[in-house]
Amino acid sequence: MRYAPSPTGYPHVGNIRTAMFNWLFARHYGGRFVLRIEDTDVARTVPGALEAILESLRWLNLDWDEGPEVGGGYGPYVQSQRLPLYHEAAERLVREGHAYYCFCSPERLEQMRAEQTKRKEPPRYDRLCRCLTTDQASDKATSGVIPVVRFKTPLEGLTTFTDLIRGEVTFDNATLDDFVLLKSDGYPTYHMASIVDDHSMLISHVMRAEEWLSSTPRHVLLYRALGWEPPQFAHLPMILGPDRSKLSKRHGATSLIEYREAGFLPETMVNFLALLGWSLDDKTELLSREEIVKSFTLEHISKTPAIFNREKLEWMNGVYIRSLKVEDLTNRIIPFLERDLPPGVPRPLSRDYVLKIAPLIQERARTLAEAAQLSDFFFVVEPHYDPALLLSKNTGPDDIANALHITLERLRTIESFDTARLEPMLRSLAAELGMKTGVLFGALRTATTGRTAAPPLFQTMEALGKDRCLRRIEAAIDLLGRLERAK
RNA sequence: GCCCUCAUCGUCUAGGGGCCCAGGACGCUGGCCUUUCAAGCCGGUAACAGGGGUUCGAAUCCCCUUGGGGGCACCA
Repeated sequence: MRYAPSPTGYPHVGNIRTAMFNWLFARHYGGRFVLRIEDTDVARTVPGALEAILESLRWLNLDWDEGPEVGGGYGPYVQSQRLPLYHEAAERLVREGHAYYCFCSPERLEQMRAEQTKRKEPPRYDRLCRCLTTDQASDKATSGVIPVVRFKTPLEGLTTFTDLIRGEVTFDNATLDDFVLLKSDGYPTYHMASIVDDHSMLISHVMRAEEWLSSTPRHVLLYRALGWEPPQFAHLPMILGPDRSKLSKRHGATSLIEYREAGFLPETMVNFLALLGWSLDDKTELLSREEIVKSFTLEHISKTPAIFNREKLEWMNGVYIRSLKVEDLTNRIIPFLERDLPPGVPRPLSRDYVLKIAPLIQERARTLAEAAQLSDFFFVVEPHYDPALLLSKNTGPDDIANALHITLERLRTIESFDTARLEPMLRSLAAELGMKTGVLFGALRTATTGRTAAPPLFQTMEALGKDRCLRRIEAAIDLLGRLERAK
């Protein structure tokens, strides 16, 4: 198996899903997973893209047996370092009558296509140079035009191959044109390079996205012309954006690394991506990487394109976050908190403190990136909030202030400031004051956290600690007083 | 325009002739639990694109239509 990305951009979830399916297939059957870099488009190569590819694979722990950084017996694994191989194959094809030099200028080709389109004909090369004699060709060559090498596609006949997912697929050769093998800059096209490399790297199965299905007959023809046995092909359904079109930047977060930044766990991504185009049975949603490897086969791959469903991804990530050990969650959350908490919060954060807070947000966070927003009141000196939030229906500021005052005094006397002590104490206090627990607890929640929706009150207070709580309650009473005077 | 391909709830999917007046999950939604928010539990909503065949019997097989997707570069 191989994953053969081109460093022309950051790999998106579809690219990585393809990589992962190849990896899964290799691991399931005990095969080898090869990583090959297809950098034959010099103009479109993006700096940093290669690193992003490796980083994406590493993040999901998709290790490659051969390829950049690890080597292997069939390298080099970067196409720009294999140019002689492609030239050799191309020259052989020309020599044996399967390919020819084409001297047509890009301008001519463009004009030709424009006219074809205007006549509602399929745009394709008109084969002008196909019939050039050797003499004519060398004449042109000496005149300084650098030719490309084109494949001499059979004019008639059918090309049939078996796709492991779709079954037999047939193309009429008459609908294919004479595609370019070698570009004038000396680099091969994808068609040429991938065939030469897949053959020489002993690739047995080519699993790639469906967008390649229509160029597969060209590949089959090329294999035949070179006298090589083609690999097995399997074309994966595409992953589409919410508008049902090919995934692109327009669809928001698409590059895999963006999901890491957004606080998704790698185990979530592996599980979720596996389910995009593959399924185990009629009910299993949550699978570990080991379980996926164990049961991954082609039979369960679907043929229909899938739309990336972010809501379900978030749900799944929440499930994985909740399954984490507190220590693990703490370690994973700290970088996000340090990134996202207000600038005023001193770094580095205390790991012990985060350790106390982590369990309180574990049930509530769907992504690690939500951690800061769910817990910022634990870190800021004083939370700022609308004093009206301290109030409840049918209870005036005076009553709340009074209740908070009494609470404050009781809390001062408490020796161990923990949930076990706080809960019974505050419950009986509410009864004593003749207040509904919801009213008292609500006011205390707002006072201590600055918000109406927060983790369970007593645990929150325990984590905050006595000093912080007392100070915040005092501030709340103060706020209520000012609210009264403003009236 | 031409070629290829696909077609089950809004989305991801199970289903490969009777087990399906179609199952699971996300979402949405009703209830329970509850100091808020979550989480959890119980329930509900919602689909076989349409039309012809084949068959005792079709979501499942065949054909057509429609619709979606992809391709048609000196990009991969």
